[in-house]
Amino acid sequence: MHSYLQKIRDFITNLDVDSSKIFNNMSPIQHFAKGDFLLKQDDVCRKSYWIIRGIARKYYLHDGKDITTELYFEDDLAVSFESYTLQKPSKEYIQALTDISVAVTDYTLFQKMKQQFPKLTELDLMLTEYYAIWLEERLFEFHTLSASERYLNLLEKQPQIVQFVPLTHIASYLGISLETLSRIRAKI
Amino acid sequence: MHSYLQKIRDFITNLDVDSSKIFNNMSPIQHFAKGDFLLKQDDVCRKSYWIIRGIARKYYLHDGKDITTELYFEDDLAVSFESYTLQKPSKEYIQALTDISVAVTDYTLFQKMKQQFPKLTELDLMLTEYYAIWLEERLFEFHTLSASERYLNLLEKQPQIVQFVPLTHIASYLGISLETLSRIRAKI
DNA sequence: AGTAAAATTTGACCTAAGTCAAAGAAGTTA
DNA sequence: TAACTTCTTTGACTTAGGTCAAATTTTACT
Repeated sequence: MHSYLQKIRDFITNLDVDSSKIFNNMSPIQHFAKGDFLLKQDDVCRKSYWIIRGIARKYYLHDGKDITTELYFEDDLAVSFESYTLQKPSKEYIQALTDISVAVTDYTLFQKMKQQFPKLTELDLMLTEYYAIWLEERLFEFHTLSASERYLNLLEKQPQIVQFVPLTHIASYLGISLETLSRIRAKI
Repeated sequence: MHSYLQKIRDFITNLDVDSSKIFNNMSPIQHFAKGDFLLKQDDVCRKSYWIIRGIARKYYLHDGKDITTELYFEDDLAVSFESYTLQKPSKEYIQALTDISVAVTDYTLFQKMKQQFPKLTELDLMLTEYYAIWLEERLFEFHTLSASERYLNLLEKQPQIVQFVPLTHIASYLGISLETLSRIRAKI
């Protein structure tokens, strides 16, 4: 889940004292090694992970292929959205691509805290809104851009992905075969 | 925005008296004739439209082609999400495909009401969550299904679309050319 | 009913991107 | 530094789905 960072920071900064205190104590830091799974398919996603350092990805398996649905960098919120929201088994895996540090928020605890501190519900709404807008953008790209346009667009918007993530994952993230992506890169 | 209807109905049914009263008085009914625009590109989407009767669609223009992004039936919530949420000019049009009746909720009024009745923020969150889940599903379909699989999937999940909406719109909604869609249908 | 307009189908051809297979590069580990 | 493993590139070939153009069919309007 990608954040419109500044607006979210502002919102958090402006929380009342109580909400703010709660918010800061709710999410202990945890570390994962490269390759570790934060979530596996069929498990219920009971935590959200705010990436503090390192890279992770979310993906699912379809006909033996693995398809990357999201790439996480610093300040992104890693979560299998449907599983987390409906507390049902996840279709997706979340895996650390490097050693990572994350702030972990428990679903149930957050639900309770939202009841006590309504400002947190507003924060939740805000995060969800930005995620939906990001999804709309992804759909727009699939509808209107060719394979190489999608790659160029990614290169422009999130050069860090191209710099640090293996091409296989970038290819499936863009809905392109690895070979085609390689050829696209060769031409630039 | 498609609703997981029952959960939303339940939620509204269980609102406290004050929230419920507000909710019911907030959205006057309005009528549009076939072909009318509920929203045009570049206008800010200041209203959300709960479809009471009839059919509408949301679309944008790209390189002269029109691409349908959503089809609305009874109980769907028609809104250009990014424009509504950020109150910025819309990339999309919303148009009545038949004569329609809608319950119209004003953005600014709803924002105010949410401050007074926090339950409404929870409702807003719930609607946004379901919209995000629906968007994830759409992305999944584009990633994993072929053109004819997408059509068959639509036929199964939302037969009313195929029954009542012109094929041109269905084609662009599925990311298929009109001709290819016609051939897919011929083969079934 | 008769005509225009819109929607859908069909045909011929084209092309972006996929698949399969093999060769090179680049990292990792002993 | 050799030997794996993983990642990326290149080549040869295939194919799903696009485009353009011309029928049909259906719908809407006088």
